[in-house]
Amino acid sequence: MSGSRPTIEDVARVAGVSRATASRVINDAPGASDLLRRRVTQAIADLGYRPNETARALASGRQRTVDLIAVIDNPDLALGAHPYYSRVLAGVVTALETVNVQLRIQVVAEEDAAGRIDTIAADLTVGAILANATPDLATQLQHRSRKVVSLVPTAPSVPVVEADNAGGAYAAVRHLHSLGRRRIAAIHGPDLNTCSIARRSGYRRAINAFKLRDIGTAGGFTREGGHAAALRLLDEHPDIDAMFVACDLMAAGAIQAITATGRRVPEDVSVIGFDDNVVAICTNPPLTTMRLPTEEMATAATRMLLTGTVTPGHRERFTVELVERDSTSEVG
Amino acid sequence: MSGSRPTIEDVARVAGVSRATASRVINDAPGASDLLRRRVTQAIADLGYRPNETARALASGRQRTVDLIAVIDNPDLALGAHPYYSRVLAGVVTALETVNVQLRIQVVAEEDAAGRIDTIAADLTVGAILANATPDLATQLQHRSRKVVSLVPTAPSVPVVEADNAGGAYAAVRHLHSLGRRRIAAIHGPDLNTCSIARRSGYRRAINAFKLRDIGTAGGFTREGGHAAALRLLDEHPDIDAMFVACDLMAAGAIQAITATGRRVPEDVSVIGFDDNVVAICTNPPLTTMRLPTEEMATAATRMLLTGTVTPGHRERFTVELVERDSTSEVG
DNA sequence: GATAGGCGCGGGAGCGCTCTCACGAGAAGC
DNA sequence: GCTTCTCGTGAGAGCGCTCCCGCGCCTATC
Repeated sequence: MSGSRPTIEDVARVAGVSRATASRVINDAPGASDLLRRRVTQAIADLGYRPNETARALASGRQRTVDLIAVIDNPDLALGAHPYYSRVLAGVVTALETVNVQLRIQVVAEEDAAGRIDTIAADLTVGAILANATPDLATQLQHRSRKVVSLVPTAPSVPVVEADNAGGAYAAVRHLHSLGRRRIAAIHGPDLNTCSIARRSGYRRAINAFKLRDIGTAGGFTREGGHAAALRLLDEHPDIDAMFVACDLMAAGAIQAITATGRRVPEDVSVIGFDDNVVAICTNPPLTTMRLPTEEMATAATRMLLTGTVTPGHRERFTVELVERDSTSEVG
Repeated sequence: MSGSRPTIEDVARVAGVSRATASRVINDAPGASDLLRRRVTQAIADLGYRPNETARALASGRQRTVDLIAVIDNPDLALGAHPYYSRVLAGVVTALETVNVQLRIQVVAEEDAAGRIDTIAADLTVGAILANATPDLATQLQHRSRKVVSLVPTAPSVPVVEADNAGGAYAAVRHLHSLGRRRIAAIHGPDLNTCSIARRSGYRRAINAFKLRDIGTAGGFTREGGHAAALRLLDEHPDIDAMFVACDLMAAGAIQAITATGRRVPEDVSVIGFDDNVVAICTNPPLTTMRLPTEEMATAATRMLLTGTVTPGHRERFTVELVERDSTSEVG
């Protein structure tokens, strides 16, 4: 009657049934006759009733919420500055579109992660998706009996939906090799980052397979780092004719550096990146890169949580595919 | 005693006080003596107690949650593809870092928005931040007695934290003019987008003030649109010596198009963008652009919600500043 | 026709917390 | 010494829902 939101009690009263029966209908639970089911459905429609999710969560002891936990390990590559997290978010949102589950975001700096475990693990939710988590955080959250899926390999017991970073890096070098490039340098990511490590090992495997020279330096996954790394490489090895760059952001910096030395991309130095995010279409020339299916991975991880099919140690691996644009070409 | 989480009842029992007193201490409410306050604090520490936020929300009728509502009006510029949303997210997270308020994300396609109002407005939260909302959605949410702040102008009654888009566009053209550029074309955004409209009006005002010719076309806020628009402009007006581009993504496409016609950026055609997101540092050459203080705006909007200082019709305007990089230069 | 089994339904006890209200003790005023 | 006021404290009633349990009816079985 009042202006406040109708409750299940109102629905029951209008339908002439008990609260329990109304609840059965609302939750599609068995034990209600078709007749009452129709009456309740009608009452819900008439009143414009929507269940109070908070009360549901309290009474049932489980929340219809998925957590996306983003661990920021480098302030320069935080949320606002890095396209990775928005792709993850997009993927999670896709999986959540059709189900009545809410999305909660928790962003935590790597150094604060340990101290904030309590807060992060506070509520009993459907589960948590870990973007870029450390093994420590991942295992601790898992031990708090939380359903957890990581998007990068952490500890062996933590379920993971990962990309074939090593295979992708190998394929990148193979592509450059197939174009006739023979002096293929690499700009790697941070030494401790698991994705970075896998990409480096894929590069090395390819270098060995094709009997090329291993020329590499680190770029820290930032544009500035990629820029500086490319200048170093060109200075020390002026005859480089291709670069494998472990992420698009660094590749953007590398292209700028290469053209600044008077060389042409792709003719003099071909560049191949890794990620295929928004940056890849914005470089000049547009970047040939290895596409990380980040959205698809995040969607898959979320679905695992929703269907409850996460088991300790579960691994799912997505392939990384070549996307050809204009930063690579055959040697003239 | 059991393995389950301690409740306020446990705290009260251990401290030898009532549940009410324990609650007072937990919520820093007045009406508890220092002695009992210490006893309760100690009990909380001993038990490792953390309040159940769900129960709190149900009992108090308000949730310690802020909603970030992202309306996607163009599938090509969705979450994963556009750096805007991640900057907003970063800004909101900053404001939420020090307070115990959770962040919930709701992403909704523009065409679904009307039908999903119920879901969006479902719970009584601290408030909602609207990224890119339509006037309809904004007013409807506001009428449901929700605290709402928009990041773009919507309806007059809806509080807004906006950027001085018109002023920024004016300043961009003024900068090009001060570099000696006199044939300054524009690539505008979508006709219906409020930001886009403001930027276009700022451009026109400047064009009139400096007695230049108004040459403009639409680019739809996408890289592809910017690319195509630049080609059209150069084809119809080959003597253009500068471009004001209403967003960085389009500017990236424009730079690619300009160099593809054999012209040099910035010497032959200077380009100035708008936004200053990650794309701006990745173009080649790096993009001179008008910095939209998106993070700061989102932080301010969130703080308004947290402090409860949102009043209908409230407007806050942030200035847009020039960031000089290498895509603009004086006429040779 | 008596007993057993199945099933639709409602009663009622909680989930963990907040918040109002009443109570009692001590301080202050006459 | 009485009333009045203040203030710390606890009892208890919810918030809106879920879910267990038990009742009563109907059908099946001998």
